[in-house]
Amino acid sequence: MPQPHEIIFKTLADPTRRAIFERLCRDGDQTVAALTARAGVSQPAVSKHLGVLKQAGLVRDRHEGRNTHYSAELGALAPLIDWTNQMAGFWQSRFDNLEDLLKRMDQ
Amino acid sequence: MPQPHEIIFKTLADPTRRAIFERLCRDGDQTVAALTARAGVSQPAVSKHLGVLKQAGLVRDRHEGRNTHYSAELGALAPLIDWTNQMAGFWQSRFDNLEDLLKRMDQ
DNA sequence: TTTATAAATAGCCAGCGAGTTATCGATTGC
DNA sequence: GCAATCGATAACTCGCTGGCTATTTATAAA
Repeated sequence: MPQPHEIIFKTLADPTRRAIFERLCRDGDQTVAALTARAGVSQPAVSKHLGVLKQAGLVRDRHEGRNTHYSAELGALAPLIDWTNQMAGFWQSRFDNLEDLLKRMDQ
Repeated sequence: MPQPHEIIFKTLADPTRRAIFERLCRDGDQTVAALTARAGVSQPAVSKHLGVLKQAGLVRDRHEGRNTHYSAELGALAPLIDWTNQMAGFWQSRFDNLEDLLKRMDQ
């Protein structure tokens, strides 16, 4: 399996798809029809996006009669947060090393 | 101008480009040649990626003789962090609303 | 001054992916 | 049972982008 943040970046890179995810975060549970109404693209396009989001673990679906409700899986953002922290960590440790070096040169 | 996180998601979605950025975060200042040596793609490809990263504000370049050094601009990740926090915030406030509702129903 | 090297640009190509319309499967209401 | 609606799938088009090679520009070295 690829690194988890890989798929997350790719999935959220598309504006339409990210907008759908944002809407689910803001407003919670939504049917495909409700999402389509505001997406600015056709229903099949929305379904495809939801499929990609689901594949990435970013959303869950729940069937209720002939309606399908989708909701955001917020925990799935963790790898993104981890990656960002890791980058910041690299930065910080290089800074620390520089500090150490200067300290050693100073003494 | 587009939302800042828009361009960041798009820029970091490509694995090769993200790898270059990661390397700059890990190891700091690098010449194009050094980056090319590990990128697995041609020098022009690396230059193009660096151009995109620079456009996104994620890297800086510094000319030194006939070498060009690039370095990561870590602060540029802020919009990404903000966006993530915002999503988490939406989630939380919906949860709070639900709690309020339950509390009101309870009394 | 001529040659060699670093990096950017130009120009091209192939593959991917996001969009469309049309259709199908499933569920509900008449 | 039949018509209607919801959502997913199929099949296709098209633009974008990431890759390449070749070339250009700039600096350093010989």
